[in-house]
Amino acid sequence: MDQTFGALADPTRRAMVAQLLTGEASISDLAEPHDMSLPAIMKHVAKLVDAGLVTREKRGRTVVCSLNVDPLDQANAWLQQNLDAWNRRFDALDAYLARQKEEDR
Amino acid sequence: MDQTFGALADPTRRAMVAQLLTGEASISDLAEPHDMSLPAIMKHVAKLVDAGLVTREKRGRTVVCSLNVDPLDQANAWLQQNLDAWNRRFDALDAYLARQKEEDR
DNA sequence: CTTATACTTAACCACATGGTTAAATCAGAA
DNA sequence: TTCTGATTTAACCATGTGGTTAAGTATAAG
Repeated sequence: MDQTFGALADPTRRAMVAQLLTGEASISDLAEPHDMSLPAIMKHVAKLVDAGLVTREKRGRTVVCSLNVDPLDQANAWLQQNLDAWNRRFDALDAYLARQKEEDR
Repeated sequence: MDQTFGALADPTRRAMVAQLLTGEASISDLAEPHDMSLPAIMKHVAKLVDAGLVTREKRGRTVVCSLNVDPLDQANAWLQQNLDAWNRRFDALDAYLARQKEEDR
């Protein structure tokens, strides 16, 4: 979870995730949209790999990267769970206020 | 977005968010579950504040912190959007494979 | 007025992050 | 084999992160 959220905390890496959403990409494909040196790109990719979001496969002299959405799913689940709890809290508050209003009559 | 995901990339801070989900809490309330010095706690809270996830209000000599879920909502939206795109991609692939199978007859 | 409580600030530390340039490897093409 | 393109490694740099201890400030309570 730490690594997943950490990986998503950078715009370059979020862009890479979005790019990989449309299909596989080589390292240089991933580098192309970003005005940045190759080594810098490599480090970003490495973080995505460490977070389990990306898998690398060496094909000839190029490396093909593809997305694994499982960590995204988990992160999403955490957020959803918390937002749900938040909403339940306010639903309970609303119910309480409605009951109070009823008693005022 | 960077700051939101960055804030969530630490277990201590995620625990704080979860705690604040149940209602307001003072700095020492937030510190209590964690075996950590007050200054360390302060830094975590500061990050949550910077990310817009938490608001602080000084009440007497204590500071009351409360949660703001808007950034969580945005983060959730980003993830959901990406997961949706991913699923559409596979739906399209499934449809294609079904069509192929049809043509094989 | 003094003291205890709640928080803050300052100063420091080791290590991580996000970037660079320059040089090295590795595999396909000529 | 030699050239070329794709990636990698090494070394370096500035800044950020996550923690510490020690000392400071501010406010409620005695």
